[in-house]
Amino acid sequence: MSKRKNFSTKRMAILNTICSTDCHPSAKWVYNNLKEKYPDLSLGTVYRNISLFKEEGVVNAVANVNGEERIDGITEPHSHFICTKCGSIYDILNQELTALDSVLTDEGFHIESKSITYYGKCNKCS
Amino acid sequence: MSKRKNFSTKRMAILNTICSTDCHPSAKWVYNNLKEKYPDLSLGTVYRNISLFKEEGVVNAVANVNGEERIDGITEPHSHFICTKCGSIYDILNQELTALDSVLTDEGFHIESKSITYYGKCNKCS
DNA sequence: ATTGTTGCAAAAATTTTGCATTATC
DNA sequence: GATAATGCAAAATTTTTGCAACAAT
Repeated sequence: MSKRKNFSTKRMAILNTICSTDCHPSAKWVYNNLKEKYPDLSLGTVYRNISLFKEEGVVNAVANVNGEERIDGITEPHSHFICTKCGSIYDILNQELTALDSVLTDEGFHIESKSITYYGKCNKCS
Repeated sequence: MSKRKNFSTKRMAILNTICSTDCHPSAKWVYNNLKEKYPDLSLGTVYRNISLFKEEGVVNAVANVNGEERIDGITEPHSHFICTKCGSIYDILNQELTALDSVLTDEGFHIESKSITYYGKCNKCS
């Protein structure tokens, strides 16, 4: 426990912001969201910390929507629905297991994660 | 038939390059690949045409790997395996139908496409 | 002191765009 | 000649990085 890692105020605030929203934010969204509370926050710091979180596996990239990478603070396996009109990303919590998973493993692919993403129009947009 | 669309030499060459490789290329890859044959080809033209192909639905974006969007000339539904080490994208042709699809439809999501992507290490990298 | 973290600005890198030119019908 | 497509370079974006300053033990 001698390592003092991941406990800077801003780092915690960034992680907390990501984990307490279900909007699957971009780096810029996190930055804008925290800018009021931390006026001297820099976008570079947000990017640096998101990179770190991804390495640690506490957040995951969901998809690139309109040129921006969107991230998810939920690490349990689940699926997503991305609206092609408004860009909203919805969590689909029923992740199904399929026979394909074991077929791939048998063929020598070493699966680290599986992502099921639906694209279409959400309730509000269709 | 009075419309003369999609029949410029370079446009055809770009589409042909995308459709005749299974590497799921980036725009830059397509550009580099055609540069020998068309020394005056410009990267902007490749981007412009890929945008067009995506709108027309003749190619699809697969994923953003290391900052580059990778595209697929196969439009039939299928899945992908992306190697987190070498960045190779493999086609997984066994697309399974699941109960989740109809559940989402019932809930008011209008599904346009479904993408199953596995991430992990491929045979060569593990 | 030493190591981690940040702000700031510059740099990289990808993608888009404006406009004059070229190609195609 | 009219419209479509392109080359080129500039611009717009997103993301990364170098470095000096600051924070925490």
